[in-house]
Amino acid sequence: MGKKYWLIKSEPNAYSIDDLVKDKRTHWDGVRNYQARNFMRDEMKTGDKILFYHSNANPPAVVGVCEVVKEAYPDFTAFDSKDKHYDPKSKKENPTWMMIDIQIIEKLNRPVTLEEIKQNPKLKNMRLVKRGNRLSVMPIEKTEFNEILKMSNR
DNA sequence: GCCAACGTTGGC
DNA sequence: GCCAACGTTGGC
Repeated sequence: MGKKYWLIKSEPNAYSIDDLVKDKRTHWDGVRNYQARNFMRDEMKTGDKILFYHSNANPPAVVGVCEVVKEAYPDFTAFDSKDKHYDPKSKKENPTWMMIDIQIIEKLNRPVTLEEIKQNPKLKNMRLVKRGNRLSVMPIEKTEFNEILKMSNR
């Protein structure tokens, strides 16, 4: 039951690390990609560590660390016709989409930019730097997690 | 704002 | 089941 490590993306316009610092804890709703859903539903466990990444940002960067505090349960925003992430195909009896709860651990002293990550040979296998990757929830290695934390303290 | 990469949809 | 059309993501 080894702890797993993850990276999740968020557009800071929609929900930033500062929002998470303010809220302390939030539900990670709105994921509408099956692969990302499967990671949340099947593999993300309480206590797993997560890098929080700002996408569509200037610059795009890892900006914080958080952890899973509640394992997968139905994403209720899919049931709400007024919600941006409404999905009429997801039924309450058999929900298509799931979410988890996360809690802040820390905002990084210094963001670790995508550019720096690309330049670090130790991080060349991360999905984040692979061509065309658009997954908003992805697994990472413990060594990669630790390396990025190290970079933020440089 | 552009556009490549990718996922989803729907006609056939 | 194929695949063109379309929508979205996300770096630049």
